Amino acid sequence: MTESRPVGTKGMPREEREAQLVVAGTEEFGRSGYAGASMVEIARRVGVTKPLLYQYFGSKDGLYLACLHRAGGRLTEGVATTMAAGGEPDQMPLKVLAAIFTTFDHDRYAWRLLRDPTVPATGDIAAAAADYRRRLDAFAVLGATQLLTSRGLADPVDIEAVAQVWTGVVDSLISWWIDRPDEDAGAMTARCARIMGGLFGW
Amino acid sequence: MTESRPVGTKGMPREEREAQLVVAGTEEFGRSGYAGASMVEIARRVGVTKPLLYQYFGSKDGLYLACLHRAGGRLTEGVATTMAAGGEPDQMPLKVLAAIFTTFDHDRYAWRLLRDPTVPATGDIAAAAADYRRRLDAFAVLGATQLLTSRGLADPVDIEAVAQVWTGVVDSLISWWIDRPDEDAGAMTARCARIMGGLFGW
DNA sequence: GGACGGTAACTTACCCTAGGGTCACTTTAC
DNA sequence: GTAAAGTGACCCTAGGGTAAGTTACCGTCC
Repeated sequence: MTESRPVGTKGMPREEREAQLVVAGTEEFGRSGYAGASMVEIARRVGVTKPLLYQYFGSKDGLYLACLHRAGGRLTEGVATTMAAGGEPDQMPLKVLAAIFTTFDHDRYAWRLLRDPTVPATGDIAAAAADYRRRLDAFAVLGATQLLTSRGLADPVDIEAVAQVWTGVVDSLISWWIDRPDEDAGAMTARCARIMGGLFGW
Repeated sequence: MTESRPVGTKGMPREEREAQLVVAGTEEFGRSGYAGASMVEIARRVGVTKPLLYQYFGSKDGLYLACLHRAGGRLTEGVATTMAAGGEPDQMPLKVLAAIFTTFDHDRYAWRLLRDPTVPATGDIAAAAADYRRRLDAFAVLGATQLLTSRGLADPVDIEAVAQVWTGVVDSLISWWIDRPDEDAGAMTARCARIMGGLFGW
């Protein structure tokens, strides 16, 4: 570290502890949803108590937002980079999947935070999640447009539907992956390549 | 009715009220998840109060189970009928979709009850939902097996993955449909047929 | 080098509300 | 007048959130 140690006293520096809590929170929120997750359980996972969690993040919403921003930021960044590189329309899905699998190999629940149906319908969380979804959807719509127009389909409502189904496909692939911790990002990508090649000739 | 009117007094016969409550419960549970849904809100939707709901269903779990059994029963029955009819492997997905859209045109949230991540991980609900999922997965695996083997893919793990992705596709189609109440079952089926034809040549 | 503040890290013990669940009671159609 | 349909008012717990104090590491002053 180039920075002189900020200070520090007991236990572990705040920054490090916050990172642990965000990881634990992401897993709990991803597994049980915002409504189902318990703050004391998240603290317990890390080996601290609830008040520390509140001191650092202020509220359940604050913690969720921290988890959401980390997940959403990494996700949109990874997808943007991949999409910017360009390529054949029917190669993009696999490239995006590969990027997602690589980015989230050790953080598989993160994806779910953007699509958690149990967050309160109004408020900061819903707004932030909707914003990340909107950005991802824009990429999905772009990819779907390229793919469908290359096949002679131009109905914009069809395109929206395909874009949304695509995000659902990612969702279920990640759920499947969560249940198979031994499958790493490379194996997952290879599997998807094999299946898409066989099923669609892509 | 062949039965003489059971009796009946004030308001509405129990059977009818229960049906209303199951419909309202399905929508609330589907929208907010088990953890996020509120019993008083479900009662309010129907225009009665919470104690009546408890008198009829005993508990939140009891109501959820009633909703789940109705949804799961109709779903497995519809899919079983469609699958039993047989056909070309690459025609089955569309046939199954058509059956699901027709069955749940006026009950679009029902599907979500089988895959609600906020139900407690152990207990009657989780067991019942897992059982319905298992039955549906069996159909999905059957369809995926036929489809993949017809393409020269035989890896059983690939088949499982495809089967799970398929359920995810249904999930996201239904989510998309929920947001577009004006699209009826026929239009939805036609859209899926057009897209699958264009994208995959099916 | 050891006493001593100072401060961040952390905890115990508590409050408070939302919401699941219940009891005793009232209404109304037969 | 009986019994099902329905309600107002309540209890209780889980869990979000907080106040006040305690612990341990650091620098520093003699």
